[in-house]
Amino acid sequence: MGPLTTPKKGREVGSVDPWTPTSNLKMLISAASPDIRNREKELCMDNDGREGVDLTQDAENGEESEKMISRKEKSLGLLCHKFLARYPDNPNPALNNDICLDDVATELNVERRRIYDIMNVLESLHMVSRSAKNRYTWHGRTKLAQTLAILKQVGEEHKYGQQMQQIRHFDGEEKENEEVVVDLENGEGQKELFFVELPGVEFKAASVNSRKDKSLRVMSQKFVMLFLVSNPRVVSLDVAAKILIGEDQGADQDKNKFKTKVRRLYDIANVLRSLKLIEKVHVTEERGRKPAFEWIGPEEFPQVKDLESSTPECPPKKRSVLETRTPVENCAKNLFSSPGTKRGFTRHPSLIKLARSIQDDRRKINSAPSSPVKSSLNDSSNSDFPNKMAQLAAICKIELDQESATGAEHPKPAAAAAAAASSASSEADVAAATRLKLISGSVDPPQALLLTPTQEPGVNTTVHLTPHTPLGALPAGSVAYISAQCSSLIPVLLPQQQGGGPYAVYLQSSSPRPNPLARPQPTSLAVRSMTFEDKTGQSPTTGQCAAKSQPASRASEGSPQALKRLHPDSASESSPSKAKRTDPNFKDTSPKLCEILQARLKARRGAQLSSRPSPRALHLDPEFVNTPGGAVANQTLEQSLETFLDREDKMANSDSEAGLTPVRAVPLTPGQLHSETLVPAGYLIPISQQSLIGYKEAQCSGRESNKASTPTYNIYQTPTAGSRPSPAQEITPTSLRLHKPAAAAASPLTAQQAHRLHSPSPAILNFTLQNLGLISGSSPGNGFTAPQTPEGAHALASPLTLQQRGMVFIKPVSPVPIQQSLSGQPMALISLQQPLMTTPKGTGLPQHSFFHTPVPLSPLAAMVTTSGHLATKTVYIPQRKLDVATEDS
DNA sequence: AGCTCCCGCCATTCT
DNA sequence: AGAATGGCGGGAGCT
Repeated sequence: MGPLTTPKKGREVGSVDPWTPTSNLKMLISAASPDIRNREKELCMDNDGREGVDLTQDAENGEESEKMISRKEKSLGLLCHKFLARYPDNPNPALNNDICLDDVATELNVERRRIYDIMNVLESLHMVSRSAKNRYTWHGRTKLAQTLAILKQVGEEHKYGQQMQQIRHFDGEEKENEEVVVDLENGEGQKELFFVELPGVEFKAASVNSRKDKSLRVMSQKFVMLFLVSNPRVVSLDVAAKILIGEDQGADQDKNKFKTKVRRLYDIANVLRSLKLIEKVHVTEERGRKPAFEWIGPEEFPQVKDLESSTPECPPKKRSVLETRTPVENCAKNLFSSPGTKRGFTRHPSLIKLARSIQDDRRKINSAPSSPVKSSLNDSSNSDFPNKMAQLAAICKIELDQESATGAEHPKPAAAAAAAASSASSEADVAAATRLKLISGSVDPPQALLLTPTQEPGVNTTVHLTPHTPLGALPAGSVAYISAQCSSLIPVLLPQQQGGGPYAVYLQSSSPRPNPLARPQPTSLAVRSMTFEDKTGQSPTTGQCAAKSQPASRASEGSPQALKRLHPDSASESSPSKAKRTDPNFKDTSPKLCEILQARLKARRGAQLSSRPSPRALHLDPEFVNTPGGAVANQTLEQSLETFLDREDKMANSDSEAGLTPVRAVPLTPGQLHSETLVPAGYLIPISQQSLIGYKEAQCSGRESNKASTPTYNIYQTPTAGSRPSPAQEITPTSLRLHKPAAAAASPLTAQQAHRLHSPSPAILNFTLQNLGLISGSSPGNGFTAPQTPEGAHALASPLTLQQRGMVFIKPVSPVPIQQSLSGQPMALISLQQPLMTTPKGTGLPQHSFFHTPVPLSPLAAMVTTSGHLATKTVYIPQRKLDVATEDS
């Protein structure tokens, strides 16, 4: 440290006279095209590798260069270039691609601080991963495709496309940024994405893990998601900043915040540019020209696309599901947050702090904190749920895929987990089952799982995709373990194409963002035409061309969009979860409860407190979703916690393995909670895999003979995957609420409705199933589906059936069957992926349409159609188009 | 006169 | 306590 910083400073400070000859040289150099300079630098870097080059440069240009040329030469982008030049794009994994921060800083002759910036962005793309203090492992672009695929999926789930459109509209309509921002915030508090991880890569160091949710990394991922989700792959800085602000923090958005966010975006953009993933462009709107960036990276994404493309129906379904759930989430959120804007402030600042303090305690205990604040913010609502749902669904899909891939491997762990779960939390399972029933009507294990995530109170959903690696690195499909999504954390395992570990995605469900949308958006937005100008003069990719050439089309689309927008807005406004929020009391109580619970947990666990890196796991946030009967709920929570603790005790944790999986959440027994479940909106209560399994089992057993399979599920207690929150509990209640309002039927029928609502999830399921091979979606090799549930095939056609499918699918989920079916290829994941990959490419166009539609879906659609599925569907369609259009615009 | 965004203070979070 | 990280925003360089 000392040397690096000191020397640097010294150099800089001491160095230079601007007027020295060198300075002139530097000036000349700077005058030269940046590209040339960069190339030169790169060459030097390549050659020397390190200091030699740098030194030479420094020595030569030396002091002066620093000052004169400095600004440009010191840019993060250039620095990143230098950095990248030192490592191969596709390093041999077998080799030890170790990166020492100190060395890099020294070699590049830059402050450490700058290296952190670069590493954070690279880490967000999984191009590097921290291996320890001061150490990173270089992955290059090895995992880039996979990461992008996941980010895209998550982004879609997050409804980023819609958000972007909305923001654009707002901006157009409203001149006041602040207002817009506020709206966004209020509405957006939604779910936050924490961090999308790949299985083996992620956190090897506990310390590292704890900071996963840091802003730059997360921001970077979100930023990338925006590109992947938008039709013309162009994202303007202001829109990105607004979206990111909304997610991060509801309340404070000020000009200052915006400025800060923009600064960060520039930082990130510079790194992404050096990676050649994006390019600077300008977008011209009615108002004027604004800086923007265009995606010039890969457009095709393996698994994700396949999933989506394979099941065209899915999007709508998903939407419906999302919608349904959304309301629930809203409710949860509402509880937390106070109505209106206040939530934001309340949540973030105070809540966050509280959460943190609590988290600290929890950490000791093993809890993983999520920031409840955000969730609480979401009062608005409905949208939140959908969003969360979407995210969850996406995650679930991924997980399922992974699971299918992992198949055989999982069984063992699954069995263990199941056993543990059963022993530890038979009660919980039952409760879970009931919950599921309540939520989905029929109990579909898969659905339940999916739902759970969405269930997250909405406050903050954290989706965690943790690698199952705990066991070691499970090659390909290690365990697809879906953490219960009850609370905010939802661990999702993604199959790795390359065979790495699965990805873990951390999603914080923040408050719903519908609000921003909620504003009446004039059609004018739709009308707006955006022109892309290439600053660099580089022609945009085809996408851009299309955009440019098709302004008219955009405009046309825009109008519809506007209409759609209006709908959503109205819905969102009405949504209002605000009304639901009524529970200020709960808010107050919830925290207390949390504390109490935590204290108890600590007491019990005592020494056990493992050092779990993951902070989030346990958080019980104040935001419990309460339904009627809060007091009861509290008790139930406590009980659940106790049971959870017991379970944990029983379970021999291999936390140490992967390094700490935060996930280990303390599962709350959902079952008990059901009617009045306390939903930790803000915090994700990790449901142990066991619990999940338990759910599955229960469901399966009741419904089908999948039981056997269920046992197979691995429960990786692994620290990461390990504990699964029992979001289901929480979720259930919320979902129920939502359903009622939306579907309107509280009666038994609700189950069906719920299924319908879940439909989106079914879509996800379909994807996953397909991937797994359970279902014969795009790929025929799903002999499995038939065995497991012949219905599944039929179901595919109809949404309702989907639900059933989901159920069925779930059963299939058991790794064993899948693997068998896949027997041709041991690696289920691989087989699946390949087909998917090819398929998407073949149907490039369709895919695009797909993506677009989905995006808009989640939030707005949900908002719009609270009531009927059919209605929602119809609405959706238009919305989709609109959304797309808006994006284009 | 903005747009960019470098620099480094200082709060956090590990060790 | 000290080191490692990284949030954040002032303010300067570049257009």
